[in-house]
Amino acid sequence: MSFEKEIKDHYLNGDKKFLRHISVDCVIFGFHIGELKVLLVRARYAGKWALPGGFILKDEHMDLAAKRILKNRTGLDDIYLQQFHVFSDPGRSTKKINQQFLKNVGLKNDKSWMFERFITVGYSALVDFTKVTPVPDVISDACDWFGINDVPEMILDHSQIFKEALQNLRRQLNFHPVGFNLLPKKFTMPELQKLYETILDKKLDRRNFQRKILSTGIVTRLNEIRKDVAHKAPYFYKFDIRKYEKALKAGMGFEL
Amino acid sequence: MSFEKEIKDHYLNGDKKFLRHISVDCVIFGFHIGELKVLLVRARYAGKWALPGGFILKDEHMDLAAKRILKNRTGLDDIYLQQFHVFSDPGRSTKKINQQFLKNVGLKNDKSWMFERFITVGYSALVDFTKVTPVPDVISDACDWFGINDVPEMILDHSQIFKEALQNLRRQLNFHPVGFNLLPKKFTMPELQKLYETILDKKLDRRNFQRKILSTGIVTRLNEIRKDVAHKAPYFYKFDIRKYEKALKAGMGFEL
DNA sequence: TATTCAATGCGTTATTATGACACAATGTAA
DNA sequence: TTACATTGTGTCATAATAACGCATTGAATA
Repeated sequence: MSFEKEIKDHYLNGDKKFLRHISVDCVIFGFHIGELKVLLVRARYAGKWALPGGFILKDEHMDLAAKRILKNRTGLDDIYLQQFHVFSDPGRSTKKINQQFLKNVGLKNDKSWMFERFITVGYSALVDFTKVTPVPDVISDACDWFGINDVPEMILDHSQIFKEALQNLRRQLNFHPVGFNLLPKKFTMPELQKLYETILDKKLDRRNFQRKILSTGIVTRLNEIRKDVAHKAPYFYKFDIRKYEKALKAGMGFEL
Repeated sequence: MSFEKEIKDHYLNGDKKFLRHISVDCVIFGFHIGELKVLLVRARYAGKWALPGGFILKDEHMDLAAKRILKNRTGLDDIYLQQFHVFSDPGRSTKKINQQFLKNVGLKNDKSWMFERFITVGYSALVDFTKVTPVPDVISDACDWFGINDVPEMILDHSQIFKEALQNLRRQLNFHPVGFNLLPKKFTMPELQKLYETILDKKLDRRNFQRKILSTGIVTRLNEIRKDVAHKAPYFYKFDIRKYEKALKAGMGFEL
């Protein structure tokens, strides 16, 4: 099917495949060279950037829909992914944004299911930046990373969704070691610290940080040091998922 | 409109008023005589208990829908209310459960929007038990409190929704003083402790508890003691919402 | 080749938070 | 009057945290 046909079909008949009124939007975080980034797509119809999103198949679990979208954008399969908030402002509709675009594609009908109000579920994903190959979706002409302090204007309420995802990530970091999902399998202590500092947006004491992380027991030091670095070479560590799960059960965070 | 007509109309034409495929279910917590309780309704069509729920008007914010449902069930207006999770199992449908009921009401059409798959957003509410007058909704013949260790069998996945709400409440209790929403304006320290013990399901040390609560500064002692009690009379306290919000901003819970 | 220097590994100390427990005060009931 | 359950207040040992020192490493520089 040609691009135009595909689009047209989506607008006219998409509601036979997908649930109406409900969408999923993903805030995909990555970490690269000391910077926290988010993956965005540029929506053709708006010429603006947006969170990668999609719809839920009529017989599909929402979590799977999110997973599918992520797989398509990043190529990654086994991803840390969770819903964090539902956005349901009655004004959520791309009708106005869409119309010029549809004319361009040769579609005049403005009674598409796509123009109706949408409630969207925000999903937050943490991925290993180095393993991602950004791929735009059908209605986008670009897919790229942006530093979290450098996100462009976005369609609809996507800026707010992103903001909430970031807040959510910060909250979680204190109690769940979610940060590890953002790093490669092997990482150094300074890298891990930089990640924490970036997410929390504050400086941490190097020595206290190391002590705290090690005391949780969720990282194991490898008999290997980073070679290609100037100055003293740091050790590699790996995330010990079994100890992590044990710690989770015992209840990380403090108890009254 | 008669009851039968009202029901029939809801099944046949409800989708003109409400969004399809999306519902809201509320887990309403109350606290009474040292016991944590949840408010349930008994669905006529199933003869089983269920969480109070409802649908979202075509032009209504989801939070308002939840608020509306709560107002209708409890009579309360200003309520601590928040979404906690979306449940989207593709099998979520009351079709089978509904059918006998509809025959009874004289409705044969089984192509109702009500039979389609529903994604539901779970809302958690904390209310002052003493101020609630439970009111059943149209399709329910009862509305009552149940101890959280004593909930009956429920329709669909409502047991799971309830379970997640309880877990969520426990998690939150450590970092946000949500518990205060479950108590009357004036309360004693032993009452507050009992509430915490009930929610967390464990004993706490009386003296350490008091110290910790007071150290947060979110409660103020009143110059008043409980009179109608045997043995030593405890002081009354009140929740200081301004100090609470200040504490929240400063970030309750621990920082890395 | 020796020196500099940024970054890392490892450690110390003061302060604060927490958990476990003691004892006096209150007011009803025996 | 006494016993008793319950509350208010305090102490102490221990653990967790924050702040900081110093030696080590190894490429870059003199």
